[in-house]
Amino acid sequence: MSEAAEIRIGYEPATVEPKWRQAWKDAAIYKVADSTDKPNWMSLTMYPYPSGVLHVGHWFAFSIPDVFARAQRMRGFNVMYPMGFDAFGLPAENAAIKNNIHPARWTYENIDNMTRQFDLMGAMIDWDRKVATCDPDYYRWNQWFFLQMLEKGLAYRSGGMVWWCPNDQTVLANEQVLDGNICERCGAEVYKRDLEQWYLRITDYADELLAGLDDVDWPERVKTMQRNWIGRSEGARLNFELENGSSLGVFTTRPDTVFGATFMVIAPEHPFVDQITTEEQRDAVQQYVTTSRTKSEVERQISDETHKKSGVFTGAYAINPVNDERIPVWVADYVLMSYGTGAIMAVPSGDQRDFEFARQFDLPIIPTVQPVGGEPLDGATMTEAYTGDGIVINSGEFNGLPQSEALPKMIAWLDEQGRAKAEVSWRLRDWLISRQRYWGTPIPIVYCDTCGVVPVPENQLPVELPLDAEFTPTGQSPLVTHESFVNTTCPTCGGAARRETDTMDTFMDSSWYWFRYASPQFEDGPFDTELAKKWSPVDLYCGGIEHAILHLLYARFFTRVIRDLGLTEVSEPFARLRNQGMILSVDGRKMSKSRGAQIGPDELVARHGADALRLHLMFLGPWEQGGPWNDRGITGMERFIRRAWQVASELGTTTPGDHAGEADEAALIALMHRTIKRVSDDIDSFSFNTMVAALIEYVNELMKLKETEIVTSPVWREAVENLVLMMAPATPYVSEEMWEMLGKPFSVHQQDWPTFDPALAVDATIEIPVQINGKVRDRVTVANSATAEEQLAAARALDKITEQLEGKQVVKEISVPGRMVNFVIRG
RNA sequence: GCCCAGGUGGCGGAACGGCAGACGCGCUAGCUUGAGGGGCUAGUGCCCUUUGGGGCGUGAAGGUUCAAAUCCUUUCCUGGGCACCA
Repeated sequence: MSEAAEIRIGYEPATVEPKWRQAWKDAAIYKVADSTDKPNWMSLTMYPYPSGVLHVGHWFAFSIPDVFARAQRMRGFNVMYPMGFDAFGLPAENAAIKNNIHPARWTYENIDNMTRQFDLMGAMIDWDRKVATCDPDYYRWNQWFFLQMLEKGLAYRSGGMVWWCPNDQTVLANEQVLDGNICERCGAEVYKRDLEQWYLRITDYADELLAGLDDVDWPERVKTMQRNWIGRSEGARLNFELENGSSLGVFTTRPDTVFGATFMVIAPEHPFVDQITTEEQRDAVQQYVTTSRTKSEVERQISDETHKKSGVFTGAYAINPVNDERIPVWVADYVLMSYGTGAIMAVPSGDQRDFEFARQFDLPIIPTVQPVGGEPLDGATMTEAYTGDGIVINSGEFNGLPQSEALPKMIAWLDEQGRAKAEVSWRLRDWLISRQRYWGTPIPIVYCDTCGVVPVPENQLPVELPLDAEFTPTGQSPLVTHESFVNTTCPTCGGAARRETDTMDTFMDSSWYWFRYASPQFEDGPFDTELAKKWSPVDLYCGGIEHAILHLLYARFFTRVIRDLGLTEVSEPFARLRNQGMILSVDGRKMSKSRGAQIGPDELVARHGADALRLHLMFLGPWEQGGPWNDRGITGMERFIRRAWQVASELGTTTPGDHAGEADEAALIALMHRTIKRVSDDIDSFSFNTMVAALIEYVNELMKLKETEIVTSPVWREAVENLVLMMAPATPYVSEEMWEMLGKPFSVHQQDWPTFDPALAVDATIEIPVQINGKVRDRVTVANSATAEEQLAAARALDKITEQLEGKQVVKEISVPGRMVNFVIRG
C-alpha cells in the first residue's frame, strides 16, 4: 500500500506524539531569534529545582504558560519561553550523603531526565537557552554581582542574632522562617544564634521596592504580602533623657500621644540594659534577660489570656521631654530589638500592648485623646486603649485640637526643640546570604591575617566549588575541611590566607537568571546588555504563590542593583505576574515525595497522551486555584480529541460542492466567530478551563453538522481549519497531525491565530426568556436586532403569556433588548 | 485579633444584576457481532403532578431591585496571608 493511500484509522497518541516531537526538533521550530520583524514577547515560568522527575504539579505549572506562550506566538509575537534549572541547593547534598552520589552528578542527571520530560509535555522551549545555576559559567556571575555590591557598600559582613536551622545546619534569612520559628525548607524548628554573616543591603531600596508595586500588573494579594513584609511606618524618632545622663531614642508612629507616655520599655537585648539597671534591680533584670533568651521567638510573641506580658523594672528613670515627668524604664520582651530602636515610649492610653502592660504592673494611664461624643476617658477605669480619632486632652497647649491636626503640629513643635524628627521605619531587614552549605556559590572572599577581609579579584573568578569534596553524615559543609580549597594565598599581599567557606543563598541564583536567557553563553559579563534589553521586562511571569515574598522581592531588589550598575534600564523585572494554584495529591494534601504521593506524568502520557493530559490539567478548574489531583475526567479529554480528529479526518473525503442553505451557513459562521472570540478572550483572562469548554462545545456542534449538507460548503472547511488552529496551543501534537490531514503546510504552530468579527459572532435570531413577576413563564425567539418594543410585542403574542395576563393589570413592563422581557402584574 | 480569597448537583466546575448548574466526569435507559478503559442516542438539582404544568433551590438570616448565586448588612464555615512592628 502506498503512503498516499494510507488510511488514518484513528487517533493514537503513541504514534502521533513522538513523530511530531522529532519533526519539531528537526525543523527547530522553537528556536528563538534575538529579534525578528515581530515584537519580542517573553514568557517566563519560575524555573524548577532539578529534584529528579516532573510530577503533574509541574505539568500544571509549566504546560499552561506554554499554552499562553504558543497563543502569543500565533498572535504575531516573537515569543521566548525559556527554561532552566535552579540547580544549587540542599536536596543534592542530602542525596550525596544518603546515596553516596556526588551532588553534581545527581543534579546533572536529574536535569537530563527533566529536560526529556519537558519535551514529552510538548513545551515550546528553546533548549539552546537553557541555564543551570550550578554551572561555573553561571555562578561566577553571582560572585561578580557580589563583588560589585561589596564595592558599592551593598554587601557587608556583620555579627548579630541570626536564625539557625539545626537540621539543615545553616543560617536562614528572615524571609525563610515561617510561623515565627519554622524552617521554610525542611520544617524544622529554628533558633537564633549570634554569628558573623554576609548581608545584602536590600533595605537601601525599601522605599523603591514599595513604590514599584504600584507599577506592575501583579495579583493584589502578592502586592499586599510584599507591602506587609516591607512594612513602612511613618512616625517620629524621639529622644528621652535618662537620669544617668544618656539619651534613649525611641521610634513611635504616634508622637502626638507623648504627653501620655508614663513609662518606657527596652528590649532585653538592648545595649542599655546593663548600664542603666540599678544595683537593687540588677538580679531581677539579669534573671529576666536570661529567661527571655531561652524563650523561643514564638513563645515571646504569644499574647493571650494564658500568656500575660512580662517585664522587670530597671530602677532607672527617664524624663518625658514634653512635661518633665519622671517615668520608669522597664525591660520587657514584648519590645523587639529588631524593630525601630529596640526601645519604646509606652503610652498605655493609646496602645493596647502598653495598656496591658500598665494594668499588669500598675503603671499610670493618662488619656490624651478623647473620643468625640463619648464618655470622658479616665485612666483609672479604662478597659482598653483608645486608638481612634478624637480631641486632644492632657497635652498642654495642644488641648482641644482634633487628633489629626495635632499630630503634624506636635511633630513640628518637638522638632523645633530638637527633641524629635519625623522618621520612617521599616520592617524589612537586610538579606542574610551566607549559608554553611557545600552545594552553592562560594562567596568570593579570602581572610588574610595581614590584610583582613579581602575580596577575590574579578579576574580570578570563578572561585570554583571543588568537586572532590567528602560528604559525611555530620551535616557540616565539606568545604570547611577541604584543605586545598580553604588554604589559599592572599590576593593583596600574597601571604597565606583562608577562603570563606560559606556559600550563597540559592535565592541569589534566581534573582537574575532570566536576564541570562537572552545570552546564556555570554562570557564578558552576566549577560549581553543589548540582547537583554530586547527581552526586558519579562512580559509574563508565572509561578507559585509561595514565592510571593522570597524570590520575587529579592529579584526586584537585584534588578534595581543591576540597573544601578548600568546593565538594564528596567526597575521592575516582571511586568505581569500570574500565580497558579497548587495541585494537591488525591487526599487533598501537598504532593510530597516522601509520602510517595507524587503523581508522575509518564504513565499518564503513555496511557492517554500528552495532549489529553494537558487538556485535563487546563480543564480541572481555574488555574489560579489549583486543587486535589484526580484523573477522572481525563477520558473526557480523550473523547474530545477523538471527535475533533474525526471532524478533521473526514474533511478530506468531502468535496466542495453546492452550498447548503444560506441560513445554515450563517449559523455556522456565527458559531465559528463566537467560538474564536470565546477562546481568545479566555486565554487572555487565563481562564483555560472555560477555553477548553468552548472548544468542546464547538466540536460537539461540528459533529452534529458533519452529517448535513453543509460539509460541501467552503464555510465548513474554514470552520474546521479554525478548530485546528484554536486547538494548537492546547494540544500541540494532535493539532499538528490534524493540520497535516487538512493538507496544510507544516507547521500549525507557525500559523496566525484566527480572528473574529464581533458583528458575525451573533446569531440572526435569539431566544429570550419572558417573565411574569420575575418568574420565567415562556421563551420567545426574536431577531437579534429586535427593539424593546418589538420584544414586548412578540412576548404578548405568546399564547401562554396572553392567558396569564388575561384580566390582570400590567403595572410595569421591562424589556432589555437581547436579554429578556418581564411583565409586572397585579391582581 | 486584622486583611484577603472562597462556600453552587454525586464530583470538578460554569454563569458574576436578566433562562442557575455551561462543559466534563459519573450514573440510568436504549441502540451498536469488533466483550473495550469502544461508539452513538436520550435522560440526570430536589419535591409535587395523570398529562399541561407547578413549587422549592447557589452555607444561614435579613435587605435593595421589575429581576440577586451575583449588590448591601449581619452571621457561620473553609483556605491563605499578617499578627506584641511601637
